[in-house]
Amino acid sequence: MVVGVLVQISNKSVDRIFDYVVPNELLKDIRLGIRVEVPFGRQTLEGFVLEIKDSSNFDKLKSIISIRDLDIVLNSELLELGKKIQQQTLSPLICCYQVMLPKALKAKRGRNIGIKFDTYYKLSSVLLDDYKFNESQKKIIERCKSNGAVLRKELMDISASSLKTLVKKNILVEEVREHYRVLYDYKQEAKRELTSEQSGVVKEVLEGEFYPVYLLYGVTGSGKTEVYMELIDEALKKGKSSIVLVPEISLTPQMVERFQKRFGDKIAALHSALSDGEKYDEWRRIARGEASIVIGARSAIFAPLTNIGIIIIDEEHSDSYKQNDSNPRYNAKDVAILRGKYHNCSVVMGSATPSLEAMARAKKGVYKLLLLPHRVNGRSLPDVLIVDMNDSIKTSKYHFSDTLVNSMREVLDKDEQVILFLNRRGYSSFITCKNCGYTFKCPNCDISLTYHKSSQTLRCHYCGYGTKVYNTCPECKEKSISDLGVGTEKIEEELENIFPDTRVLRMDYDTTSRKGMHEKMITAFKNHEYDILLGTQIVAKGLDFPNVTLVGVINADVGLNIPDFRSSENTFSLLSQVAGRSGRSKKTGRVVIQTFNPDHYAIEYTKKHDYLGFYQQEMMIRKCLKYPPFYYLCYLRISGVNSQYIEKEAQKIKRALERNLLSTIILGPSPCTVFKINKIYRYGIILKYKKEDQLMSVIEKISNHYIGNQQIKLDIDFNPSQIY
DNA sequence: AGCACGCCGACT
DNA sequence: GTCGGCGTGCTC
Repeated sequence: MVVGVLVQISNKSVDRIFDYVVPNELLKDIRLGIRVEVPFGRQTLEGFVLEIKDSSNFDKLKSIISIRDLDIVLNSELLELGKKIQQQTLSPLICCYQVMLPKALKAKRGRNIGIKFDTYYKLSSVLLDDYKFNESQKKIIERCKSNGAVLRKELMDISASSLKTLVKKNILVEEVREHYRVLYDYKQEAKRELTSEQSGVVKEVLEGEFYPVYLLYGVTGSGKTEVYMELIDEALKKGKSSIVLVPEISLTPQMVERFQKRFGDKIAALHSALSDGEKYDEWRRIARGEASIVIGARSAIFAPLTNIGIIIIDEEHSDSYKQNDSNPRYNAKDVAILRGKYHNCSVVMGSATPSLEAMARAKKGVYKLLLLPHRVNGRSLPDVLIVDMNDSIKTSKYHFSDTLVNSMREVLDKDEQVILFLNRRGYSSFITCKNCGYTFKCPNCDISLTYHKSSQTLRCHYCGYGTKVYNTCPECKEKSISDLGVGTEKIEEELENIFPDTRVLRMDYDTTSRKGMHEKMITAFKNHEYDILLGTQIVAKGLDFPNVTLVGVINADVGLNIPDFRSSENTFSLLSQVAGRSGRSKKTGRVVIQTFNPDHYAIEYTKKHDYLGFYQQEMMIRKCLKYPPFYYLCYLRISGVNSQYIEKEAQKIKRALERNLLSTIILGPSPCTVFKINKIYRYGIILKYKKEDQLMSVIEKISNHYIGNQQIKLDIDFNPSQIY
């Protein structure tokens, strides 16, 4: 027998199948989709078995060394899915498989993560009447009788020799089981009654004409999650499984808890907060069919479920569903549609501010549009007040306008709570010389260094380069270095001055990165141990605090200023999300947005809660500028150490594209936003196209041309979520 | 990705 | 004459 193996090296030059002989003693355990250990040149590697056949065209075959898995890790659906993702992304095939698996199961060099085992004891079928037992032996037997199987740890209080004797006499049998690190403790909760709007939507999906994709457009607080749960419940009743994707940032313990309360231990959660071992445990529960509802971020779309009945994608507009930093540069929404097709089930994507792409498809009838236009509590959306900061900046020494301060005072006096949102998207606090404008930049990466007040250092967000803060400007030698950027620390300081007796909770990456902190903080704020919650993106999503009646946005513009064609869309959607945090219970809410661009349409439509108005205006702009959803984009990034060589090759690539792609608009090559990262120079080429049959094959040809070339790296990103 | 093979500069 | 630079090519 011969097997075709794909080895774990993620390099195009070896990204193909290598054949190996299977020694007789391993024959019985060979399956498609398991990992095997193989000799490869002078090294030993792990790889996936992708083919099983009788013979090979290659005549100097080596043998497989060992088999790593007794159970299949990549089932036939996932094996096929990987090939499709390879075709769609032009990523190495091995990357497409590695991304599907928890770290513990990725093919790798070196040792595997040790799988933990637990020893259990249970009674054998030997008749007990024939024996006389001492006290501790009786205790052991009693416990085994009542529990079926007992963990060795739970018998620690009883003498070990009694245990041994019982095993020796064959009264107890030892059983070794794989250890599950994740233990759930939850209270089951009855489902909430659906509103007529919600049940209408559920009915449409279940009983209406079948659509592969539904777009659920529901305002903030309209109860989309209840709809999801109802659909999952229906799938469950039919004996089918479900996947729920949420953006990483909203995959909080509360979120998971909400599903656990409804569905108990049928839930498997794939947090980033889990350890590798815990993730592996969850994955195993799914693979064994012990958990049939998977909730997780992007990569949870690859959960090894069989018989999927529904796939939910919450916050559909979120760019976190696109992997853009490494291969495969896939979008979980596309993968969801592929899996939906395989399982013959629907994908339901929900959002309060759907992406333009999704809404455009819904309007064309490609997706079925579902609406939840009202909040569950019957309240209208909060009043939004726009404050022009152009006036305030001259008079106030703080980042707070009088309007915001007064609104806060009003709310705090009533003993209600405030959320303050600081936009930091594509932005960091940096240090500048007031005299000459000098900014500290990273010597490797060409971007401004970020100021970390607590450690008095400047750090590069890309490569981690760090340096101490100087008071003297290296350029003009004046002692006029100061921080101009606004960070949460700075705002917190100002709050202490403006509201001295108010309890402020700061939530950002620094304060929540420790495990469990995020949850603790949210509980503390909910319990009103604090009056003001100050934070970044983290406070924008999904949180539900009944006592919050004011949301303040300190700097709405930051997102507008970044050079990205989606900056308006992202700003509108973010501000709408933030605004939705206010007035979620009986009390009416209010939102104050501070901005230097009060007339910008993204801000104006946020004020009016007018998604469709924004959609129409933004669509017009996209059409004029030939951007998605009117055109598809593909971004090619050419990088290397030698900037002249890279630029020359980038020009060559452009010319090759121009020769072969006649209906594609080709922009560039131009230096990337961050031209230099870690001493590597980067150029980008942007392709805009509607229909271009040769696109894939032409790009693939160009990419193959550079295989083995150490001087140059070519990254390909279809439908990029950001261009940088 | 590794690792070997191979062909040109400054050293015992 | 040789040690070693890293360009090129191969791995079932």
